[in-house]
Amino acid sequence: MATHQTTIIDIARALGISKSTVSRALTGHPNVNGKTRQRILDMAAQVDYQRNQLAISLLTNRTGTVGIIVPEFISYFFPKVIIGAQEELARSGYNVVICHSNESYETEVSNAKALLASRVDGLIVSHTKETRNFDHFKIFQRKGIPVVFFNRVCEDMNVSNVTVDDYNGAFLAVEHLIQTGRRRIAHLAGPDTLTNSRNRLNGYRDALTRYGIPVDPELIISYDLNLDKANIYVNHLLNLPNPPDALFAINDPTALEALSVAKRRGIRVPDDLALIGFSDDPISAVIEPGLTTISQPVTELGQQAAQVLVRQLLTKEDEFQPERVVLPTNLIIRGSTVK
Amino acid sequence: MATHQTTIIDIARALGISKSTVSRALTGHPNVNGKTRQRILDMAAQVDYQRNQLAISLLTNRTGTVGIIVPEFISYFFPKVIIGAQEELARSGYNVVICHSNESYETEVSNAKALLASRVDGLIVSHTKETRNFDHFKIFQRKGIPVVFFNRVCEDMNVSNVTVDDYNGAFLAVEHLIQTGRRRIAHLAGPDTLTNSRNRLNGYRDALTRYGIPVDPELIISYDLNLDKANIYVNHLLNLPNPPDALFAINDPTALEALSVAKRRGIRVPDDLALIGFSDDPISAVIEPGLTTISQPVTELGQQAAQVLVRQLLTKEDEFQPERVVLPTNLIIRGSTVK
DNA sequence: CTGTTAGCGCCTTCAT
DNA sequence: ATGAAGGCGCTAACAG
Repeated sequence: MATHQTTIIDIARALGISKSTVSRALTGHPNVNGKTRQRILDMAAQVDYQRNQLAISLLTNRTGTVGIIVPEFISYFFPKVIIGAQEELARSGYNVVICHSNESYETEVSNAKALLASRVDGLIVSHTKETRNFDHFKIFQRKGIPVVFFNRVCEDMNVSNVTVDDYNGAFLAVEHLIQTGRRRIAHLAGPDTLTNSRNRLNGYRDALTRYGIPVDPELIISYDLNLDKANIYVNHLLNLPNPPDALFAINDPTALEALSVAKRRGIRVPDDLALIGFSDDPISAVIEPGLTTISQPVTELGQQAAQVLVRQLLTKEDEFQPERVVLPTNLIIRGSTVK
Repeated sequence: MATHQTTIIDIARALGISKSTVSRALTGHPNVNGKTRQRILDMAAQVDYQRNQLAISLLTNRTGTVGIIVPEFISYFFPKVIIGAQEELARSGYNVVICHSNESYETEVSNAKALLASRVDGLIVSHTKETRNFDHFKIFQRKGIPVVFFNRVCEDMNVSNVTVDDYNGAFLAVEHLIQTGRRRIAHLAGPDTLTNSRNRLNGYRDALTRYGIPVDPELIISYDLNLDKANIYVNHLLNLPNPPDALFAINDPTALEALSVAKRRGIRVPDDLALIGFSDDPISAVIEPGLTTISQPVTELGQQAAQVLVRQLLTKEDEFQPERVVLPTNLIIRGSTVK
């Protein structure tokens, strides 16, 4: 169904002038006779002329497009980050191409290749939980295309990244549990491929240690974030001879799953089991009891990632200094930890 | 920070051969000597060669890219549609560029122009609630670029569209309310710029009429879907001298807002007021009481839109016949209508 | 103020 | 099996 689209040559021919003049009129170049310009603009409007961005990009070696790769966008988190980034990028005149890797390493690689082929000017990424090899992102670096990681970052690449303070968030969460009287605090952690999982785990450990509570490896379970399996691990914890009196989950969906298991087993929350999540999912505010959680400035995460990228886009390659932005996290107390 | 990217000319020069041969080797053309081909492929891998899609698209007048414009993507609905569409389009070798208009007519127009400039091969759209003028989409049609509307469609354009059966969904919802004993059934409707709002309103009216219940205009309120205002309308309805005993809301977020108002006012749901929504938002399943609602096959909506578009992409322009796909809706009964 | 020319990176005839 | 040449649509010198 491909058809010929009107070009500046068509307009030039129709008006009996050269395509240079048409180009100048259309781009607002001053050196064009007023009347000629008007004739050209009228004709362009009449035939629905739209500049061919492909040709311009090919010529200028700039697409004005930034790629964003996220592992998923069903949960409210990534869409909100994207919106923040997009607003900010639009302000600087950039378009956005969104790819979702669906938590698949292979898809992520193919996304990266496609963005490279379409010549994006920069890249914003949160990688999949399967990603251990970052070669597909290193190509961008080698070609001088700025890359900014957010949320899940790559520590052995010399690139900018924007995160929230996962360590402190986890620390606050566990501290809160301790201060409300819990002593056997379990942690249902994420995979150790993810920086944020590791940081949250460290925050959990340090909070316990800080308050003189021994870290019991039996109470720490790492899992792959496949929600179907969360209930297995929760049940396992609750079946221990000496079960936990509190659970800090890697994220809200996991905590909500735990809440549902507890309800099914007739375990009272927060009396018998206190629950705390991470991310402040919209559901956490409406469920009964409300889920205590750690909130993070989601939209700002996207904005900051975009700002860091734009700054880098304006920097000469030899002056590049990677930036590390860390945004604060907050404890939101609800009914799953206190009455 | 723009740098030179490796081209086939660089490879050709390095190997002392012509760029034609390099091009042939890279595209898998048979007429290339086996050894030469291998040398070329090795060199390409070594220098991270990535084909320049811009140049190819310019040459072939095909980008292999489809644009999707949605009014928002915070709610679970549009992301899920996009995922469905993307999977299906990927299967046919198309990439996707996602734009969100943020329910703003102006942004939508500018999105459409940008997609036109970047020469997408096709367009999938759900328009904003402000959109009354569809000229920016008609340009695509005139240029022979297929457009498929979904969810919110444009009735006076001769294009394909994919929707769910809003009319029947609304009918089922109201019928359910009637069959559970309600007689004063209010409808908090959406703006009449949206086809789905209008269809749901018609389903509501017809169900009442069908069961011999007079349609009371006092019980029908159209609003702009700005959730902050929903509670005003709900309160207004509940303050009527003869208040409703049931409310059918245009969508789940609106119904959930109504539920929260009812709770605040001490009105018992479902005893004093039955509530029913539309769309089966994830929150509706977890809230207390659960929200009765109309579910729709969201991912399939995206898949179908993509399939219709791909078919059209393969059709000659003079053989084009617009398709109208309507997917079924289902009543999901929860605690907000029955004990 | 306007036209001519070159070239961005690639594929595709047309020769050889 | 390979090379040379043309052109996709556009902008940017360079002439006039």
